[in-house]
Amino acid sequence: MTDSEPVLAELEPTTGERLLAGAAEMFREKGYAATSTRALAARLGIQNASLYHHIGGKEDLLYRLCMVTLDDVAERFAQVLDVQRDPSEALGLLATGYLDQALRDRDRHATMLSELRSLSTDRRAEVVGRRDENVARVQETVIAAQAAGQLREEIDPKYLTLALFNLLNWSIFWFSPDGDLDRDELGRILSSVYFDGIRDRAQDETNTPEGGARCA
Amino acid sequence: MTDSEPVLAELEPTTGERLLAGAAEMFREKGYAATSTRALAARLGIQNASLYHHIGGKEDLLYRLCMVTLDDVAERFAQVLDVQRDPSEALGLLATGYLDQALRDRDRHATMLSELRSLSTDRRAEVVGRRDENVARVQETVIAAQAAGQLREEIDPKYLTLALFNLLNWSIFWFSPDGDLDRDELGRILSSVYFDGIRDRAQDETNTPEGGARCA
DNA sequence: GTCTATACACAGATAGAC
DNA sequence: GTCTATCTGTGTATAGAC
Repeated sequence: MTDSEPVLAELEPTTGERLLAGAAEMFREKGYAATSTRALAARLGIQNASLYHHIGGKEDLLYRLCMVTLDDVAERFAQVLDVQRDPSEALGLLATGYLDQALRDRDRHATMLSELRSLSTDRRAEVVGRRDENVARVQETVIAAQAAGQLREEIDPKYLTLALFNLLNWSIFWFSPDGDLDRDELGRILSSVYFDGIRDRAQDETNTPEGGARCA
Repeated sequence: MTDSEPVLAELEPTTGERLLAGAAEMFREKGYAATSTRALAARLGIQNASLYHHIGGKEDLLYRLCMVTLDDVAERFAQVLDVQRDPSEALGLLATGYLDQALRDRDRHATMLSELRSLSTDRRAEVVGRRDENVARVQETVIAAQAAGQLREEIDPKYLTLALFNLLNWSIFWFSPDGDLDRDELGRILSSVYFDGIRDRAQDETNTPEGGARCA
């Protein structure tokens, strides 16, 4: 056993891991097609040819990136849904959990969302299938919350789900950790807009028996 | 005067116009970097070299595409804002107008939104500046609506505005005119979610004096 | 306004030494 | 696991005839 194979702790990322992280960063900045394998290799301090010891081809990087990213989301969703909860509470946790993870790993998530089209047909279908599984978990929760009388039923759950991903996904492209808003605050704002809308209902406070609690 | 220069009607698009439309379509499908000038020329039925009679370089296409798209939005916004209106009504019209236009011209809008990074620094700054002007029109309207007591004031207008563009922009990437939802229906759904949220408030109908009208 | 021919840079990928 | 050297295809763009 040598110290290049730590057993209990990964003290340093392997070249394979650094490669994937570097690819995510460059793919996000310049796009997949505009990122050359030479530039990617240079970023790791190795030669272009050395990359091919770790990957079969450039496309492998994009494919792996997409898959691990979607797996992470699936795992996060499972953690929320493994516990018996009120459906609308579960929906809120799915939303904030997804956003939290996506904003922590913006490079990978943005790449997954915008560079899918560069994958081969087969791999793209596989990735889209896995993404749709995650979306399905959310949609099932929306449906449960509608059945529980918690969400408006006159809108097709499919579109309530799409509206949520609209709200969350586009944030990944403009959010900056250096901005005046942190991940949690953005999650609270978007959840609040999603569930309650932006209309001011303050005037109802004086009219409803409970002091407007249901409308707030 | 020859019939190749119609005065009152453009019977056929010029090669320059076909070029811009073809570029938008291909940039959207494959991305700017992955679209070769040869493929673009082939799409118009001409040789690669012939393109350079119409443009100075490939990047010109992306730049022009972005600018005309943002100009169209600016014009649409101006039409809404030139009329004196209730601020929240104006906001609704800005939202549905923007979405309508973006979904009619998905190729150009999607390209503008996702391929900005491929522009040179100077041109990118110019495009971003023009985009920000459009966003500013919306944010001003949000602020006016807050001041009029129509929108929740505890959320920074900046984020109310971003939430709206989240909701609208991501739709451009998944909307299909062949789907079971048309542009207007999507506009109504997203506006409804944006203004009123997805929470069911039906139970208040039996409690509020006005029959729940304010909460519906 | 479109063509043929071509220049030249750079892409992804491989062979084989160390 | 990384290197040097290299193959081959394709990219954007230009020159100059028609």
